[in-house]
Order: sequence, then C-alpha cells, then structure tokens
Amino acid sequence: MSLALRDSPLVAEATRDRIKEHARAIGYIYNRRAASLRTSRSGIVGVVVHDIMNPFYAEILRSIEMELDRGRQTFILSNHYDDLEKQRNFIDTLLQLGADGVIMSPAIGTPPEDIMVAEHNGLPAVLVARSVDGADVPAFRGDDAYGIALATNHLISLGHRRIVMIGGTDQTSTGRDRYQGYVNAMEAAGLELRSGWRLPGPRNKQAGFEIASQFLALKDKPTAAVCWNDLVAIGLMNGIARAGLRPGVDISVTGYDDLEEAAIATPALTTVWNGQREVGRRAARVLLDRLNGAAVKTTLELIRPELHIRQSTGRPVERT
Amino acid sequence: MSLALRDSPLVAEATRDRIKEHARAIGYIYNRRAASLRTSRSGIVGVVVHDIMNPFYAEILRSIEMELDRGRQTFILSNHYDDLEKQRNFIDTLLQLGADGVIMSPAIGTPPEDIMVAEHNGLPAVLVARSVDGADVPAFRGDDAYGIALATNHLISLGHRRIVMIGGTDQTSTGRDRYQGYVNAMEAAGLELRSGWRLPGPRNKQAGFEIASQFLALKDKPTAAVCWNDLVAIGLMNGIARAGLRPGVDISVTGYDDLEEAAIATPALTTVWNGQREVGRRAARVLLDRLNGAAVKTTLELIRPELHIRQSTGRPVERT
DNA sequence: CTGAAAGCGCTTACAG
DNA sequence: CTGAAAGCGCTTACAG
Repeated sequence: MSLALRDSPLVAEATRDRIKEHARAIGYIYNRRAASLRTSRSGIVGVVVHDIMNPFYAEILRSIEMELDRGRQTFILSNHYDDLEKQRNFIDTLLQLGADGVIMSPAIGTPPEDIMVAEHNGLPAVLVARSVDGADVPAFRGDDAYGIALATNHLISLGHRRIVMIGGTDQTSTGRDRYQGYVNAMEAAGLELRSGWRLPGPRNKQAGFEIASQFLALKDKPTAAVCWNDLVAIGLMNGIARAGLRPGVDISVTGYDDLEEAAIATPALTTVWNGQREVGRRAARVLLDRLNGAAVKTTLELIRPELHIRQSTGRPVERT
Repeated sequence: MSLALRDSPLVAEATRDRIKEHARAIGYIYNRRAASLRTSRSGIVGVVVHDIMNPFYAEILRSIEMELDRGRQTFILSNHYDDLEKQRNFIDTLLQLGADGVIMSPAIGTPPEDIMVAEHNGLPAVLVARSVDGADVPAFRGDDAYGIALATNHLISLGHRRIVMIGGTDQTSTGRDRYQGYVNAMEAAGLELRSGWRLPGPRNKQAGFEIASQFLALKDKPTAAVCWNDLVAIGLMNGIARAGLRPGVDISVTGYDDLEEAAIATPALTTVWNGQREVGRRAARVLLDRLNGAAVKTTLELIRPELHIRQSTGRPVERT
C-alpha cells in the first residue's frame, strides 16, 4: 500500500488508483513523521534571515519558495534578528526535526562553527546575502563593492563632489564591502573624504527618515547621499521633503537593492539592482542539488549588480 | 535519560546535570520526529496568510511569533496567495507533519469545510484578519465597517462632499464590510453616491500608484479618497504627487491599518489603526489555550479600530 | 511476486 | 525506585 501511494512503478496503475481512492474515502492521512523516522528524509528545509518582513529578504524568499515548491520541499521560515542565540535555536530545531537542509543569511557575528555544526550533523547549509569566512559552504550574494561604486561614480559623473554615505554597519562583510566601494570610488576620483561624511547605522525607512535632519545639518553641506539600501534612501527622501527640500533636485539620493518600491517612490529612486531573485533561485537550486547527492562547489558566488538610473539623482545644486 | 533531558522532577538535579553534560559532550541530538510519533504532539504550529511579505500581515505575524515563542512552539509560515489549492496543500502538509494547530487568514472563497477538515483531524484552527461564515472556530479581526466609517466621517467633517473609495474586493467579508461602512457613512450624511465613485481592485502600493491617473480623471473631480489600506493610500499619494498635485492639500487621502510606514509617509498618512498586534496576540493565545485543552468560545471577536489623524487630510480644495 | 517482520528513536505503562 | 518491553506509523530488506 505504501508503494501504491507513492506512485511506485512496482504497482500496477489500476491497483494504485483503487488504493488511492480507498485511502481518500477512509480519510487516510500520510504520517510524515513516521516516514521520516524510517528514511531520515523529512522534506523540510529551513530558511532563516535577519527579518522576513524586510522587503529585501522578502524578494529573496519569494524566489526560494518557488524553487523549493518545485522540489516538493516544505520550508520553515524564521527570523534571527541578528541574535546568535535565536539562530542557534533555530538550527537546533531543524536538527531535531530532521530537516534536510538550511538556507541562511547568517546573523551578524556568526562564527563559522555555528554553520559547520549543521553541516557535521547532516544538515547541509547554503548562505545568501551574507557570507562567513571560514564556513565551507556555498554562498550567493551581490558584489557589494562593485555595486556601491556604480552608484558613487554615477553621482561623481553628475558633478557631485561632497558625497555622504548613510547607513549600514561595519560588522558584516556586506557593510565593509559597501563602505570600501564608496571609499575606493571617491579616492579614484581624487575626492576628499571628510570625517562626518559617513553616517553609519540606519538600515530601514524609519531610521533613514530620522537621520535626515542630521544629514542636512552637516556643515559641509553635502549635495548627495549614497544610501545603504532603498529603505534608507526612501526614508531619507521623505525626511528631506519634510524639511522643505526637494529630493532629486536639491539633494541627490541613491538607494541599493532596487526593491519593487524603488520605481514608484517619489521621486523614483536611482538605485543598484542587487539580484535578489537570482540569489534566492541559485541558492535553492544548489541546495536541492546537494540533497540529491550532487557534489557542489562550496565557494562564494558574486552576482554582478546593475545601476538603474531614475529621478532621485541630478546635477548638484548648492544650498545657501 | 529521556526524563532527565526534559527536566522531569522525577530525576535528581545532580543526576540531571551530569546526564545533560554527557549528552552535550557526545553531540546528542533529540529526535523530535520520534518523540512526536509517540506522543502525537509535535510542537509545530502552522501559520498561513495571503502574503507574509505584506506589511499588514507582517505585523500580525510578528506578534504571533512572540506569543508562540513563549509557548515554545515552532511555527511554519506559508503564503496561499488566495489560491485555495495552495491553502489545502499547506493544511495537508500540517496534518502529515502532525502539527498541533494552525492560525490562518483564509484565502478568498475558502469554504468552511476546508477549515473544518483540519479541526476534524485534530488540527485546531484559529482565524485572523478574515472570517469564514459557517466555520466553527475562533476568529479575530478589526471591525471594518466601523473603521472605514471613522475615516469617511472624518473627511465629511472636514467639508468633503465628493469622496471616492479606492481598492479592495467584494469577495471577502472585509471587502464587503469596508465598502458598506463607506456607503453607510455617506448616506448618513445625506451625500450622493455616484457611479464611478468606487474603484475596486488595488490592494498594494503599485496598484494604488497606477490608479492615480484614473482617479484624477474622474469627471466629478472628487476631493478625497478613502483607500482600502495604507499601501494603496501611499501608492496613490505618490501617483498624485507625480501628476503635480499635492496630496494632503489638493487631494485628501485616508489609509487603513496604520502600518509603521504610515507615520513617515510624505505627507504623514491619516489612517485607521486596525489592531494588528492585538489580533495576532489574541489569536496565538487562544490557540495555545486550545492546545492546553482549555475550552474556548468559537466566535468572531471584533477589535475596535481607532482613527489616527495626520497630514494627508485637510479641507477640500476645488480643482479647476 | 507477496507478505510478514524488523527497526527508525522516542515515551510510557508495567513488571520486577 | 529501576529497567526492560511495547508501540507510535512508516519503509525496506528478506523469507517464502
């Protein structure tokens, strides 16, 4: 009977149909726990990111969902909110449930052992959006240094000279890479980097909105802001508008990620497409490949970002 | 040993600590599948909504997460995208995994049997945000007719006479209730309801943004829009601004839900707080109570909404 | 080809 | 109080 229900070729079609019909009639429910106990495959994949409600991760999750659906895997989502303890608990839960694999965007400060402990207990891991040095697993993310340089160079080419970087943290590889990309672009253009021209921290709209007054009060009167991501950029533009200045005219602003929202912001946001869909799709595929026993290379793959120019950037205007 | 690991009082403290220490040393992993097979409790709760990436549901999910964490339940999230088949598959998966319960915001057109099938197979259900007539389970949502009347009456009291309702669908109880609340308020004020003054459909920013031109082209030149939710309202305001008009001045706009974003929109959005946190918290608690064997009443509970007045509404201005 | 039996890792009722 | 045994519902290797 169990063979028939799983469409085994060992069972004749007519027999199979009859059995399935009967199973439905008596309200039979397949017990995956029991099957999993026997086969040590559960059909469950864990996915953990900083915050699933953040649209950047949401876009990655959507493409992961599509791929895993195709592979008939159930997925369990969780936020770690950059709390290492929460992340460890989640991996523990996956191990206890006998999950088949995990896709994670590791919490800030994740030691490689926290990832390898999963691997060593038969839970293959794939990283997205962030990578961890010393963790010998496949990882997919955008080329941040290159991407932020695209945005910075775009502003420089428009004639901006006093460009501030807003948001992000030095505690992730992404944070360091983006800041470095900005620094490199500025130095390559022979532009000065004054202290106070980096306002680290903001990563969401609210924080971008709140930092606007601090940005506008800088004594150098910068004419442009390279933002950590689209959320910060949109929040900042709202804050600039609230202060009576026109984003895209008085102040140029760039975002990062190219969320769906970037195109309908006011003004439409110039930003860097970060390949979320691509990252999610490839991570899910490589995990499915691993589950099917394929040998995959455990290296970091960088997706090449693209600049999308819209209305939030223009020639510099001096404020008086 | 199993007693010791579960902190049973039957085992002396010293013994327990020694066993736990040893378990850690040898890398013991508790097998929840096996335990669940034996006890028929899995510690898993399913949560399914239209779209977890929608901030409205995201806010509900966050409070559900907090409560379930406290009850030491793992939760599995899923989107149904208003696809009944997807929703059925998810409930099937939960049954197969032996989940302990499910919290759902049912897909459009969910027949009560689709919910009762879970109940009858030992998977207690609780509804959030939407209710289903004939499904004998607890449900929590806002009082939509009352809430939308708050917004409509606010506009009327400012002097608006030509007020359009934008977004939503008649296919959910929520959709019907909100439209009815708008109609009731208009009629109570003796205001005319012209055809074309309802633009159904939009439920997200993109759609709100795109419908702006259609709204602005209405021959009656309405002075205000009551929007289905905050996302539509923010999209609409962006569309209005793109067309060169000033939302909050030339056109008054109200939202619904009071997302975190509403307060930092430009202009800050006048909207109706819909009790997302409250809905999620109470739904999770009642489910945990059911899991602990408590008898709970299976009735619909309406959370009373509140109007939050900000800058997107003002006295009417005639357009020429 | 078919059917009965073993075993996955727990928990719990029961015998000693 | 302690320890061995039964059984949850599957899958699969094996005997017939």
